[in-house]
Amino acid sequence: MNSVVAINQRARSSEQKALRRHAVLETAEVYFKEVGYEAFSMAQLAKKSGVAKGTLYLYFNTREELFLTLYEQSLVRWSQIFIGSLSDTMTSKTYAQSLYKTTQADGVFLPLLIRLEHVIEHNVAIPRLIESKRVFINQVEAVAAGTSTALRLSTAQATEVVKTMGVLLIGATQTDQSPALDDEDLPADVQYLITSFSSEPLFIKNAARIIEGIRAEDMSGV
Amino acid sequence: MNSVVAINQRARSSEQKALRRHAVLETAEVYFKEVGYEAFSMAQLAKKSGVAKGTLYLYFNTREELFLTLYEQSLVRWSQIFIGSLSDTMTSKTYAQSLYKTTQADGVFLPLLIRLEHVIEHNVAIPRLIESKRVFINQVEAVAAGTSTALRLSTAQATEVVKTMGVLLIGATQTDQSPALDDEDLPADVQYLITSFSSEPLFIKNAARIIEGIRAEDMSGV
DNA sequence: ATGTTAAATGACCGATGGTCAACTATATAG
DNA sequence: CTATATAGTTGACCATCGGTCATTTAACAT
Repeated sequence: MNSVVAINQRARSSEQKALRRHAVLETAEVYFKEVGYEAFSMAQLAKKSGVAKGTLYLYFNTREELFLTLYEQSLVRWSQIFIGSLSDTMTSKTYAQSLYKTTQADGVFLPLLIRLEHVIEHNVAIPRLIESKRVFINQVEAVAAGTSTALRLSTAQATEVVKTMGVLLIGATQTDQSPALDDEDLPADVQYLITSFSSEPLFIKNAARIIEGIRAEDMSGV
Repeated sequence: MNSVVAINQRARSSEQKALRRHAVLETAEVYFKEVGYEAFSMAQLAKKSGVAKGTLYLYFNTREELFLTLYEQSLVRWSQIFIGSLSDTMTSKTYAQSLYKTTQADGVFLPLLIRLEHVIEHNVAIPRLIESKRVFINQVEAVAAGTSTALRLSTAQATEVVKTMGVLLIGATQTDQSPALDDEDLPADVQYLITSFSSEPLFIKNAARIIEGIRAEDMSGV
């Protein structure tokens, strides 16, 4: 009788099942970091997890629900780190820099975020989707609260900042082409194009513009 | 001897081949509008085009190269329409509205744009990719020229506006969840979340903020 | 020991993008 | 007009994918 819940060959108690589910998710996260979204196969994950493919589907209804779960975890993880990074004497720029840096630091958050709509759209049960949206709402509220303090904005303004930062981050990340083309020798004009779409300056400059825009706006007019 | 190039059972001349390629692309575009990206299958396209699947691969190396070609076409088509819609007395807001409306009007441009990096990343030959980037550069320049006149900005400023609009458009489109969830009855909180991420106001408000930010910036500092 | 329950399995399914030896429509040569 | 050469076209075929489900069997209760 261990007080620690051990994982038997068969997980019977809900504790053991949660443990096994968690183990699969950990394996999946490592595997995802290795190969990315497109090359991620359920058969391979099963092999790496030491279970049969069918077993994966006892714990996740579809491949997409598994990704959605990974995304949720990374969202919560990130928002805690980001909120922790905020101080009450930040400029738009330092705020944007911290936001950018913390999202980049997580190996799965951004790749899943930019694929989120495609992932969810086609293969997640509605109740699971609703649950996920609620997690999202909570995280947005938490981040908005921190933002309100850090940037000295009203709650409504801070909420708008957070949502808009999300949109901008997705756009900037999506457009950033550097990782895909790595060390290929490209002609100078194309190389310049890619550089000019580098996500870091793109995000930070425009984040600052938007935050200043929101700050300057007369709140009575919105 | 027709002066018009007819399509035989076999396309021998390069003219005939171009014609057949074009016919396949037209079919593909209609088909894409019907079923979207994920459900688009090469076997179905072959059937609808009246050729064998293998024939498709004589004209396009991969599914992704076909999509890339469709994207290029839609980009050129859109930029012409958008430039035509510009006048020399526009505000940031009317500019953003026209940009939004013209991109939405095209049935394939945005869906392909937001998937572009994923599409290109994994399955397009490098030379084809370079070619595509050059088309992109040209279109950006053309739109920037029109933007410079319409918004009375320097060329550098106009170019920055255009690139940034692209990023914002991708982010806003990606985040817009209304099409996916249609008429499902969702709880009020989730429904509100989705509404608050509606791409049209999100894009237009932030586009204006960014344009005004760029306009206000001291150009010597950049 | 025995019976009961349900977790785990992996052969199997339909569908996908992509390939290629075989076929044959077409242009050219004799 | 026929024979030959060329090359565009074909569809059976392949590996792999996400997902299913009848069967097996580990783990518990009695």
